[in-house]
Amino acid sequence: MKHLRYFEALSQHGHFGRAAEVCAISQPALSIQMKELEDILGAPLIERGARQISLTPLGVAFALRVRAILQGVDELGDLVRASFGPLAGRLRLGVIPTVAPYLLPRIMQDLTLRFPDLDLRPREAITQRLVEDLTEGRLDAAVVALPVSEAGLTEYPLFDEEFILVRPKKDADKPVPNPETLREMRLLLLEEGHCFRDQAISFCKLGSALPRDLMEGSSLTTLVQMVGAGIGVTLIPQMAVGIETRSAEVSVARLPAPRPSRSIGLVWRRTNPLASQLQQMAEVIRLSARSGG
Amino acid sequence: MKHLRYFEALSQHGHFGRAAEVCAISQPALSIQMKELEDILGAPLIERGARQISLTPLGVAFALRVRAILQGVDELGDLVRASFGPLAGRLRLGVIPTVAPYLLPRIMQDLTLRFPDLDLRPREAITQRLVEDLTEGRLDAAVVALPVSEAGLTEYPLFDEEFILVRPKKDADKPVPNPETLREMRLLLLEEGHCFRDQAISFCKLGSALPRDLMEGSSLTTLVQMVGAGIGVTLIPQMAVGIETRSAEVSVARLPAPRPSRSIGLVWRRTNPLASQLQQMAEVIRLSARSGG
DNA sequence: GATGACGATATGTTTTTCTTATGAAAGCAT
DNA sequence: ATGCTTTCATAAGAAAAACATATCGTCATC
Repeated sequence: MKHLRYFEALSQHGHFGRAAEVCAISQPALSIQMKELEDILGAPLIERGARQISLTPLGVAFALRVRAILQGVDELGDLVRASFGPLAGRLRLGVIPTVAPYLLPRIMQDLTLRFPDLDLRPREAITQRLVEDLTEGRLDAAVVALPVSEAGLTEYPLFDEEFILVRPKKDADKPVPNPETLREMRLLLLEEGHCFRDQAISFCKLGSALPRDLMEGSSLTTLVQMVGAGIGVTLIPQMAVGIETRSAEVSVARLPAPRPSRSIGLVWRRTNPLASQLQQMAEVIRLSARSGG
Repeated sequence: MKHLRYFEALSQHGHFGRAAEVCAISQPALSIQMKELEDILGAPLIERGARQISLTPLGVAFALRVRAILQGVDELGDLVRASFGPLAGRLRLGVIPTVAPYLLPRIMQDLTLRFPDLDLRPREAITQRLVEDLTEGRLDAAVVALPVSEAGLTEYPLFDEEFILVRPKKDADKPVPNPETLREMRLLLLEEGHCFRDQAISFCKLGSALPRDLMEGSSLTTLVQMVGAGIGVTLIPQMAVGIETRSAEVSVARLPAPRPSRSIGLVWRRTNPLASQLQQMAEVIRLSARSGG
């Protein structure tokens, strides 16, 4: 059975030495175990190249199933934790970058208060990455924009929030633009991969034809500061307004209906035994978000 | 990891001694492993009664997941077999009783011819039992009447066959009854649990209100012999006609439209890696059935 | 043709797992 | 109650598995 753990590591790293290190065993030990596994099965899983190894077609299919099995085994631990009642122990929580700085401090506090034995391990990454980490068992739950529509993930809505227009302070008295006029302005967006970028694009109906003089920033802070410098305008989520606009020469304005907004939610693996505990956690997060936002 | 195998056996047998025997280890070994498992998890799984043991609520949930995991592990072996190409090795095939005696001899022959390395292990049981054995991994595939509509099972249609009326020889020249008149006759049926019984009942629109003078037999052979003795009439599937009516003083007749029929198919676990091989097997079975029936 | 990276093999040691023997608790019958 | 039986837990030594260190073989690269 250790065979499976080791094989999984090897399939991930494609390198005996590194895989062995991850497994905390020596390279020869891993070599022997893999040989044994192949002997037991009666078929080769690994293509030993001189310079690097790869998996046989069977090995690839095998690795896929092994991953699912090991995930099931890992979840057994969560099952036991769930039986202890209140949420406790390590919980790896992913948060998208356009939510993390505004929400995390609050929920860290509230969750620690509500679940004293909880050891929260937050991680910030874009949705795509979070979903991947979730499905492969490197995360227990994640705060993302809904829907993610990933098979195997349960979505739990937390709250909706509007997108707010941020423009240079001097424009404060100008009329609020509608999506069409917004499209003509120099719109600052997050770089690719951020779901918030895609939502902003979709609101402005820019489609794939992005204007040439669009600029990209790697964080909302960057965007707002650039707006303050008069470079263009941008959209930020309601939740970010308080923090981001305090330190910049900008003015904010609600957009006319149909007001753009996004839905933030908590997601987790459907099979996670901690599901009911995660729902409790979601309720706490919802209250946190409401009270401050 | 052996922990899981042992725990599974224990959860099935509810008895250390017997479970240990199944696992081919001594009772103390099992005791120690279970203790270890509980220590690792940090929670009790087993309720040690003086006279008998039972599982804690956590233990029950745990056993459920463990079963799924072990099934996944077992399927790894099938995955390797599938990679060898043609169907080979042990294959546990379930067949319902109203099909087995007529179809099995033929398909055993044809399959052995077509897949020389196949070690076919047929088993006869009612649908309910076959489905249970399938989902729990004690069978690889089963021939049953469709649909079974069980989540997790793939259904593959083989052929349809009509139900044929069997009545005493002296009735041969009487008009063929329709479902309504059939309902008034003494209808011999299989005992409860056989899907063929339910299909016959449904055809005659008997509902749950079974006539009092209905008789039950445990096999089609019994039913036909009883018909031969003038006790009543019965329905049998087309495929059984040749064999069953040769040795009885009965006459057979096709029923008027809407002709009753059933659909026979092969089913297997959706996750079974041998799926494509099983499809090949299904095609062979289909030909077998056609050539003789 | 020397070098370096990488995996396989060899051998002895440590760790784990197992068996046999024995003990303790609880139902059951006399 | 007292002895008997069933059933699981514990103890100690034996067998098996897994491991680390040292070493070798192979192949790409320079």
